[in-house]
Amino acid sequence: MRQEDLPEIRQLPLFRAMAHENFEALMEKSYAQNFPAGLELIRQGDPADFLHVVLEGSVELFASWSDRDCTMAVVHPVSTFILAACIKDAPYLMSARTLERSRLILVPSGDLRQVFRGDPDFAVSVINELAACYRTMVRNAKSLKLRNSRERVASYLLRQSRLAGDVVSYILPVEKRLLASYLGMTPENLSRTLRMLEKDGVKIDGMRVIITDRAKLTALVQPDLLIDGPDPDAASAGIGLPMIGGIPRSPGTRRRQA
Amino acid sequence: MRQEDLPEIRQLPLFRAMAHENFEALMEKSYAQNFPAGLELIRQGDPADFLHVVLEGSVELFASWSDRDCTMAVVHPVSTFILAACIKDAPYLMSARTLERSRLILVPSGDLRQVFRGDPDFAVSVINELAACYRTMVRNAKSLKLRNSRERVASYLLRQSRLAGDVVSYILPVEKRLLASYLGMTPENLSRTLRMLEKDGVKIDGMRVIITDRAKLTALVQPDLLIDGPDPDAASAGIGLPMIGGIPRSPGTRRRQA
DNA sequence: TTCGGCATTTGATTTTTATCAATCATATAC
DNA sequence: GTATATGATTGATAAAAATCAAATGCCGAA
Repeated sequence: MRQEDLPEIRQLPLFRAMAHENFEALMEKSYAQNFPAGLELIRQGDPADFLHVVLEGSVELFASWSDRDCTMAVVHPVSTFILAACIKDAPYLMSARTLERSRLILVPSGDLRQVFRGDPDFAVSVINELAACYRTMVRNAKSLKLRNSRERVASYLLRQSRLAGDVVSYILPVEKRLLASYLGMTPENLSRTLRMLEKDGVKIDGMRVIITDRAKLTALVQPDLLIDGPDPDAASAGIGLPMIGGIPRSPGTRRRQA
Repeated sequence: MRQEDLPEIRQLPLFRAMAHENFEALMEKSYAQNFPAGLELIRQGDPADFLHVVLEGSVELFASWSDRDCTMAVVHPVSTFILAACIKDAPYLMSARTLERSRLILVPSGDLRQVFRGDPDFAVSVINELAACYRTMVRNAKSLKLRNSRERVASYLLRQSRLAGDVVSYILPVEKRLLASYLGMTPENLSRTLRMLEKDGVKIDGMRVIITDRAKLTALVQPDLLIDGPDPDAASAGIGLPMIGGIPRSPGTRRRQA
């Protein structure tokens, strides 16, 4: 564990409020490690031995079933992931792999559980972090169930622009096949959808996104605070692919009843 | 607030561990109320003023966007819902309506937040509840993204059988159009899918489900602990429609890479 | 620089799923 | 009991999205 890592971890919402000595003790038990790109850090189903903190690089959370898998989120620095499994001392529900060379902190989940039982301020931080994660997940599920793929893509593009500070142009933070999986569609479908959206106010050139007509795109997307955020507080930022600097209904939805 | 309601609330995982006087104080501020069927209890976007506890009846959590809406979960007694919004003092992400005549407890979220700040045992309970809710949501998202509609239906039918004690036959706990929306499909599609599944070991007669060939159905479903549960601990039971007593890939999945 | 691998794109096609319309069933109100 | 509303089913069609196959473009290694 490098001493210069500590302040960065300490300022995380999750660790910011806890007692000094508890933070020290927890970090004492933890260790930092560098991993190469493409390494599987966690396999779903394994016991949750460590809370992970991304200091540098990025990590993909993905899920597998039968012979398929899909991207659930991408975690950027500085954020934690798989807190819930650690809290419950239950098997991980998702796997994790590095997308690039990454530096992580591993906090033993047993120590974590022990500390929040004795540190009310830390307990409150854990509560806030979990609530934020939960709400992120709900937003995600809403987007999947209420929007079709074109709407998900368009809202994603607009949201990224906002997160980067309402910029007109930005670079996609992840490769497209991963984005496709995150958005619940195939790479081919994403590619075609991006092409189709050029008439709706956004142009894609390789990894670069250019908002050519924000008003038009916004009208199409109908961004919704309760899906696209931002949440008034932004505890669990860093999760869900953020960080860059007359349409058919989607499956399982029904017309609103009066 | 009826005195006879208190023990039932007290035994909930969320309230079980807290200090006696805190429980008393919290209940003092809360009130019970009966609602008719079909009443909208909560509208998404509203400030989270109350934690809700279902004592009798059932409540649908649903989400709306544009002119569509979809069922996110159904809550049965005795369970709480929308804890996360109350914790964060943020707008509800979901709406709620009674499905039948229901009796609820409303706990003011301000008092709730105040209490868990001063009661470590309660804080731990909140942490566990939120972690359980989060994991339920992750399972949900995994099912939506990794499975196609036939697989979602089949796994749902099998899971309900398990929850009822591995029974061969049971009654669907909700009407089919709601189930369809919960599973992310149209009622027509659900109807057809149920019919198709008759060759795979399950027969549907009205609201009654009969497992005719459990082995066959199980082989089709490939039930997965990390999607279908059960979670080792069952804190947030009652949510997600439980309580009853060579197939194409689904959207956005990709073949597993080696 | 060339090569090889991989992501992306494009096209053709199939499968899945939604939509629309109509009928049937069931339950409730009168 | 009959009428009516609502949910469920069925059939025909259309749209969305996946699949398969091939071409293109890009990047890093040799």
